[in-house]
Amino acid sequence: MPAARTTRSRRGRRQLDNKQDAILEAALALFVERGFHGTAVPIVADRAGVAAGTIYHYFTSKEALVNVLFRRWKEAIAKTIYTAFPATAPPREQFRTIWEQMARFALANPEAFAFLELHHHRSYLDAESLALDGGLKQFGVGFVTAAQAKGVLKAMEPMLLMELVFGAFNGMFRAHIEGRITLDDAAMRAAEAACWDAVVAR
Amino acid sequence: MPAARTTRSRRGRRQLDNKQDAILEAALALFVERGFHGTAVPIVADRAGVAAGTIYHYFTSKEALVNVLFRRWKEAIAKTIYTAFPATAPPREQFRTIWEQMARFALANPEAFAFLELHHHRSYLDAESLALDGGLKQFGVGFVTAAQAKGVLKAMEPMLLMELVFGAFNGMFRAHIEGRITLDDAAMRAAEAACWDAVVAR
Amino acid sequence: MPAARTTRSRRGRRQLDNKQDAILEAALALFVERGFHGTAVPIVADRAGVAAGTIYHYFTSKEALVNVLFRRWKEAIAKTIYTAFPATAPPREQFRTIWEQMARFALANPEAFAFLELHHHRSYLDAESLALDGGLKQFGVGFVTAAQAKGVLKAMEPMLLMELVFGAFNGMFRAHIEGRITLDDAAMRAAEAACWDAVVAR
Amino acid sequence: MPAARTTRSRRGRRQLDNKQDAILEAALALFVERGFHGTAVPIVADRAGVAAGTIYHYFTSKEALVNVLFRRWKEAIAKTIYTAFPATAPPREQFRTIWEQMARFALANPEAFAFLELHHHRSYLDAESLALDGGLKQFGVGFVTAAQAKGVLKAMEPMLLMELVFGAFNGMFRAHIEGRITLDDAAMRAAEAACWDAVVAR
DNA sequence: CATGAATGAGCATTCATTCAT
DNA sequence: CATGAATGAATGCTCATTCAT
Repeated sequence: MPAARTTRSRRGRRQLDNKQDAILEAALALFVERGFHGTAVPIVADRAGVAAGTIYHYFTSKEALVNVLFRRWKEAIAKTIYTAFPATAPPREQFRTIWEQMARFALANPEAFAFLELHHHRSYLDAESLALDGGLKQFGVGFVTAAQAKGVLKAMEPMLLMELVFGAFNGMFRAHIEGRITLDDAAMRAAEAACWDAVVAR
Repeated sequence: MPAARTTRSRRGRRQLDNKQDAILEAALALFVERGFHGTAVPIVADRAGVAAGTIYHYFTSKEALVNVLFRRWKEAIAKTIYTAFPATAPPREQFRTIWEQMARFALANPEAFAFLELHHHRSYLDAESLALDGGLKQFGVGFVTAAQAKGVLKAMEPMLLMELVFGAFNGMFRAHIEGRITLDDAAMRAAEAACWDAVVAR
Repeated sequence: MPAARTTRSRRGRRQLDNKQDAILEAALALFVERGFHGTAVPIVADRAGVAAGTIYHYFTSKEALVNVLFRRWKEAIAKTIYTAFPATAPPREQFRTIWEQMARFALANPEAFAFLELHHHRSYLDAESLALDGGLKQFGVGFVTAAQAKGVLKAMEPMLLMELVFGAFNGMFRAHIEGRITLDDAAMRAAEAACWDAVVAR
Repeated sequence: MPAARTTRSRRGRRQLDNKQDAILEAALALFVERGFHGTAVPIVADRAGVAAGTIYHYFTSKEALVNVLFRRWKEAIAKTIYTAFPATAPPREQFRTIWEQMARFALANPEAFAFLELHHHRSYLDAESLALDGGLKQFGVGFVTAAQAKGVLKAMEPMLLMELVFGAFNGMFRAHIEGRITLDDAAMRAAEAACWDAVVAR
């Protein structure tokens, strides 16, 4: 997870990184609340406790800022999932692991998850950022395809199967942060089981 | 579905309504593409083929416009589902009907569906609009609760179960409009069946 | 000379054109005083008696504004000279006519002349504007070349001869607007005679 | 000519002076290219190879910098002309000498000459700098007046005569640096002769 | 001396909204 | 009704200048 990347080479350096992180944190919260276009740069600066001009020391533009933000967190969630993935375990356990890692990440970084998955980024993300997104989906498709080959999952278009599960997770999480449901362990396990039922071959 | 609501009282009236509809159509397309805050009123006017000032004859503000838009379409999808709901049929058929109606609506009005379900509206929708949203969710929860009472659906928090299915549908539809999958009849039926598996008690 | 180009098709139109002209006039005065980069758009708006945003109804950018300004006046001075040029008269009279027309123009529109000739435009004029400049110089070179062919003018590089005279005129005019000399008729005639002596073959 | 004024008291000193000179050189080039207001201090620092803050060790402000620059070069050209002036020679030779010194200076330091003579400084030069300018003009007027007293030059307003010649020189030089003419020895001599013809009594 | 991160006022420009026509 | 010119506050961004290191 992208925590404050403090370089300790000098005392001055630490402050620099803290400022960059403060900007990223403020931007994340505001973009989730009001969207990219609805968030003015001076307000980000205010919330970050820096001057407006300072943002342009760290990011060449508002667009560059949102792209850095997106990449940092997309890489973080990807790393979380890739690292924990039990490559040799049976599909049932692999599925559960992916679900649990996503849940862990989303609960630990609700704003980041909401920003990454619940927003429409098309109008300001650059090609590199959008490519990152595709990489994670490919991983999901890869898992589905392998499990289908073993006859464990339903024989459907793998991308569709993956999107159904991912969509269900997003729906659940959105309901959670909007206060319509409470995501305790039991609920999370039940939701995971339901989603497994959706994809498993019967 | 909100087609051109032409009033025929006078010749002039008809044009007025057409203009209002042109504005709503243009706004819908642009809000989906670039978001509410990312869309300038004069650009909406341009796309609608009217003068910027004309928009303020029909809507008191940009916010009023987006709220009217939201309500029109939210009411339309609600009506579609309520009307077609087979109140006395078994849950399996009720579920399938809801799914099919949503699919029919989403495929017929992809921009409207994307606008309603795939965007973050919190920062500009008023209380009345947000309440409408809740109404539809209540309907879904009502269906789930009734089917659970018959022992047909899993005994989970009904709101959670509903959000999982609705999230899966959204994920599927988003993948469709973003070109990652093709939603033909077979795919749609398979997706519906998978989601039923997710919710049915075993 | 670019006076207020009022269109009289409707009463409203006239005001529109006056506003554009007010902006151009204000910009001219300020660009002469403080240069292009030293002049803020809101100050132009202030001096023109319009809102800052209004400038962008008439000009797509500050650069577009300065280019329109340059072209209008460059065309005006060119027209003044071309129109009055006595094509069949002897070189001596042609020379005097050009000089007098420039003097008349410069005294009638001192700010415009100062803007056109006494400023460094390279960093903000576009290709079309720069081309206009070249056209007028070509005319001067044409005159010199023809007069040289008759043996009336010194047999020097025509462009150089032209630039000497034009530079002398500029020096004289700059001294005038900076208050170092007084340009009455006698002074103007004496200066013209001196410049003729500079170019005439002896 | 203001070459690097290195003080050799200590090793450190020399670097300091080099830095000041580097800043002045960079500023000169940039002011000529884009004007004073069009040139940002950090860009001057960049081109000089120093940090932005360093400029403020040597100059109290951007305005101070441009005034130092102006004075250095104005003094340099004045010294060039004063020193070489043959006080007891006939006016014809004096005139040629002034012309040749200016040409030598302008060709050796084209950016400096362009900066001094081809720019509008009114909005940022202080009184002292502007006074320097007047001094050189006084020298020119003095030469003209003396030569007129001998009956060698035309009996015109001396300042006007001087401005014509100086303007012609500027026009020639500007055409040279803008690539419209080539200033070889022959051209320079021809231009000088033409200007003498302009001022000499006939 | 020298740095360059930081500042915040100021800049060019946009945009929701108004209103005379 | 409809227009679109006009507004001016607000936006994204720049830049002269300062100051802790």
